[in-house]
Amino acid sequence: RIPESQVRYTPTVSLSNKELWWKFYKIGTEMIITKAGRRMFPSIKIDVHGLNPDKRYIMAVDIVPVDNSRYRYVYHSSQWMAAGQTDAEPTPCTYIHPDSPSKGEIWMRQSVTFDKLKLTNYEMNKKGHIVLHSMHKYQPRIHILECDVNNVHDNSYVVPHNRRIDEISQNGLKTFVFSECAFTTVTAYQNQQITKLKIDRNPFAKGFREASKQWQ
Amino acid sequence: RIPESQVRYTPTVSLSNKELWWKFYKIGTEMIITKAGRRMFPSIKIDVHGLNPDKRYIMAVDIVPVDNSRYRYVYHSSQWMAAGQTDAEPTPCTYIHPDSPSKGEIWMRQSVTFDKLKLTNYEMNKKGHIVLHSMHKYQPRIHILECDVNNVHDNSYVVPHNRRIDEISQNGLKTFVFSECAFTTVTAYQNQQITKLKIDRNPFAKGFREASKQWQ
DNA sequence: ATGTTTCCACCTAGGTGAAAACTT
DNA sequence: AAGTTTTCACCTAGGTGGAAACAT
Repeated sequence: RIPESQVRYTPTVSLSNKELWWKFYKIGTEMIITKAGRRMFPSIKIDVHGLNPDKRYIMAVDIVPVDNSRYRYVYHSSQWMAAGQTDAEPTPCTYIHPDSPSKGEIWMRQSVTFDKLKLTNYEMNKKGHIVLHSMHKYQPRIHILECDVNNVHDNSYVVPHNRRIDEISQNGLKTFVFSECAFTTVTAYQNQQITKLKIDRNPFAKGFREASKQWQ
Repeated sequence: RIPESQVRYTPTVSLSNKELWWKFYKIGTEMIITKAGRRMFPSIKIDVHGLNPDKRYIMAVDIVPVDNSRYRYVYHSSQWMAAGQTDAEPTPCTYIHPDSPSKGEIWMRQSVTFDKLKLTNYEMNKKGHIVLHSMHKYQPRIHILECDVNNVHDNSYVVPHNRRIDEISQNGLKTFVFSECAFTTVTAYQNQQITKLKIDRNPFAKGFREASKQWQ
């Protein structure tokens, strides 16, 4: 057995619902944003390995702009096209997984789901939702932050909500990006194939029962 | 300002929904226990003061037999009567509040509700429900357990579920008992006044809307 | 007889897309 | 014309007491 001090832990992350994300990505994923806040579908669900079972970690997700463009959906070609520079300033917010901080053992025991994360276009929102701008392309990122002993006794949430997590610290921080999770924000769906896929796969969307019958 | 080492913290607990409990207690509180597990109504809701804001605590509830009697409900006198010695052995279990462990600051910020606690008569239950025997009188107890630094890095749940919390440690443990929370276990309500009060006050019980109209 | 289990209609609570109303 | 907000019927998920079936 290797002495504890010589063990090297290398966190790795895989996307549990990768296939589902990919189905959406091929069409061009759209996420509805509302004033009240709307969940993402699919939600980000990951399998984590390589953590120190006894060490405490914070899991977080933030969502960054892919570029400086504004987008519009062109119906006759069924695709999203860049349509000029954006004048919207990025509003960096980080969603901390509510189980944070927890020990590596806990995070690795089963998939970690960020299904409580909500998107909004309401700039003044006070509910911890992630503020985005409509008609823009975004890329979610997953962050694993080591919680050292000092932090444990300080504050449960080490990272302020209103700053990008990667601006805080590079020590003990690992970031993972899955490009199939990129999406365009909308206030109403543009591509009807996206609407259909959402209805087929999201249990909360009406029509689920009828659609699911076909699979059985 | 008094030096940290000289500050004495004395935890105190008051029952937030004392009036509601008292209404039930006057009639003779009954709690339904089922195989699947049933919530208590009212649930235990407390306000906590006098904790060290920076220290971590575990909040727990256990439910102990009031006596060795079996009870039966006498309809013509509308009251519970002792009916011989019980042959049921007590099955000590402790419900740990899911936010445990948290810092004193968190516990004191707002009322602490044990509404996820469930009662069962199913001895083999694996879901962390509290196992009780039907037709017996019980007394809930609230425990506040200090979490020292060693425990924080050990296990989130310091106290095993299958042992009484007061058998573990008397150091840094305070126990609070509110006699108005005592109740009799049943598998079906005996006293119709209890049924009525439950329907009137529990939003999940049918008839709530009709009853509540009268208050407006 | 008396107590327990199962099933169910009726609730709360909250996540969906569609359509209508609204804004610019 | 294009995008946003509001409202709502329709879902999931799960907490109630009641009635009937079951057990002892």
